[in-house]
Amino acid sequence: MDLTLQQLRGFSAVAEELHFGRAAARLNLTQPPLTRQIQGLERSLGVSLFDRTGRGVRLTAAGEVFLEHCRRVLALLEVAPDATRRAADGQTGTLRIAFTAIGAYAVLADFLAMVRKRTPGVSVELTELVSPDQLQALADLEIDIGLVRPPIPDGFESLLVHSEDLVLAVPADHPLAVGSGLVGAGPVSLADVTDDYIGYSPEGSRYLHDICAAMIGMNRYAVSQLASQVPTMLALVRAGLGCALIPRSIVAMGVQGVRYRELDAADAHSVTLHACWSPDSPNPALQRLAESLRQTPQLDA
Amino acid sequence: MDLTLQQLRGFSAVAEELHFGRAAARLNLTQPPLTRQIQGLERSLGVSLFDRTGRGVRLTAAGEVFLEHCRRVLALLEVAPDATRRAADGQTGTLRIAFTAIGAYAVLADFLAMVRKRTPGVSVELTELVSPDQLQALADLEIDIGLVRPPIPDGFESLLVHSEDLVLAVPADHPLAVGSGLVGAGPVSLADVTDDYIGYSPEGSRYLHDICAAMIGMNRYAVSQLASQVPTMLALVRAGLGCALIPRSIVAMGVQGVRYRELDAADAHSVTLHACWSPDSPNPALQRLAESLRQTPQLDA
DNA sequence: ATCGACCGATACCGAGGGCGCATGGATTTG
DNA sequence: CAAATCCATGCGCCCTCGGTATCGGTCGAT
Repeated sequence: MDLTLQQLRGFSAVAEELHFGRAAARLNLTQPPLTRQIQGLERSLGVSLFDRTGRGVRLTAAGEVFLEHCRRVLALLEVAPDATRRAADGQTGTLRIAFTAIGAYAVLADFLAMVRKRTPGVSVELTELVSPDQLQALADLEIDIGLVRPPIPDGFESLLVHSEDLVLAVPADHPLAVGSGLVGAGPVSLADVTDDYIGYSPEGSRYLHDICAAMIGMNRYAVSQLASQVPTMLALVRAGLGCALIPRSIVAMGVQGVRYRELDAADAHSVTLHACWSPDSPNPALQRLAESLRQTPQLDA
Repeated sequence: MDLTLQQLRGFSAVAEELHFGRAAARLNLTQPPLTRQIQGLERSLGVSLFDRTGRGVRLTAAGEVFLEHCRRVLALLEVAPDATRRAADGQTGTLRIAFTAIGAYAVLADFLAMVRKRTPGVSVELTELVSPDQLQALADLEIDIGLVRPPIPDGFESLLVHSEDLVLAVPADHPLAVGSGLVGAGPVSLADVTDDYIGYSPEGSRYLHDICAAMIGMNRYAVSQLASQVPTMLALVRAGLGCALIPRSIVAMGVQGVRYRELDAADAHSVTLHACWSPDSPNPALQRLAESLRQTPQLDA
């Protein structure tokens, strides 16, 4: 025979009232079943919990100890349902968010602030992954939200998080590296660029690869090197292996030995970053955030 | 409808096995009632704890949270019976021990060491009380053990803890204060003492009062002052109001301005200190100690 | 000392709940 | 497409638990 919650509640009531009748009334019960509960409890434990002194009862030392345990158990049981319901509502829990190295510089801080504001009480776990890996992880339910570049495959919901144009990165000793500041004087036309380009890898960064290829023309693109990580590309630019088209937010990295120029309006092209998630994720915290975003998709809301 | 321990155990088993059949087998149950337990639990909480994916089950986020609470509750419930039984056996608990100011100097440390050795795991609370108050507190169940001087009233068990003889305390400038050290050269006879005596109060220290009165003779005793606390008596001796008969262990207090002399074998008298307790105390820790003392009453055993 | 009030323990009975057995429905596998 | 696997459901039985009535003991008042 093992313990029952009814026994614990009954014992706790009797221990507090020191009176079977009043305790029974508090439990919406009559006295006899309560007596039997306590008797059964004492039989299970092999211990007397009360001294029956004819007139009222008194806790034994063992009863005092058991009462302590009782209170702890009942207190835990008191909060467990609410905690569970909050978890089911997404009011508590964890959001696993992945981001790209590029995205981290421009938008991660603002995005996390928005998440905290919309889902307070939810904690965040961060992972850095390239876009294709993020989509795979989303499908495998290993992450909840990815900060990815297009295209967004079917079956995912997404939100435009950031849009910026591309700028031309050139070595600091390049003829186009003129003007004050990191971004030099005035826009340049791509037609004026005679150097090789550092291209994006069509596997790791298909989106930027395709856009740049379209902007420059396949014949002149990627003749020098292919890289998928922006820091790598900047290192190649700095080494004089060519120039590159880089999202503007990367300028803030302040990499030594690299200067930038804006592009003509005719050549300018913007690239976007999207928060992406699976609409049928089992994570209630994600569901809650998604619902909030569906109602007010503004990032600063 | 509220939670049941069976539901918690059932949920915990299913959450660990992720399989109703195996979980049911582990619980010595068939699968249908287990399914109903989980259903009832989910209905009580208003929350889905498992995703039934046709092939096996998976915990929801709410299920993860509830499982944490479950484990804590079940772990508490696991240890509660043992802890309670240990308390009932007196292997844990508290002994409330009272002592007199006099007794504290000579024997309290050794006595507490003996208690710790015989009842490890039991904590001790200390109170200083004069002997009559100790006996009252014992009767009122406010303390468990008193370190008192005789007589021990009927209805109490006791153990001789300490025995020592009385020495004569005289002012430092007294004719009898000769010899090196706190206790001067050789024994003296009470017949050689012509001074007044500081006497013990017959209310606060009846035992010492009676013994001293018998030693000296009522006519010469207590003509100067009455005191019940030994430190007070030593202060009076130092002030030159008389001499006093003091338990030898008090010499170790090293009170300034007081010297001591041993008494003739004919006059010597020993006083005792006893640990005293009520044999029908409800404190199992005391019962355990008492049983241990009944078997081996030696203090150093 | 005796009666009455109070309190916990016990006996008995009836209703509800939980278990097992048998089976259904859904999904996956060969 | 058939078999296997797994969870859900319907049903009948038994056990358990709660309520009523009563007993036994202690304490307090007269």
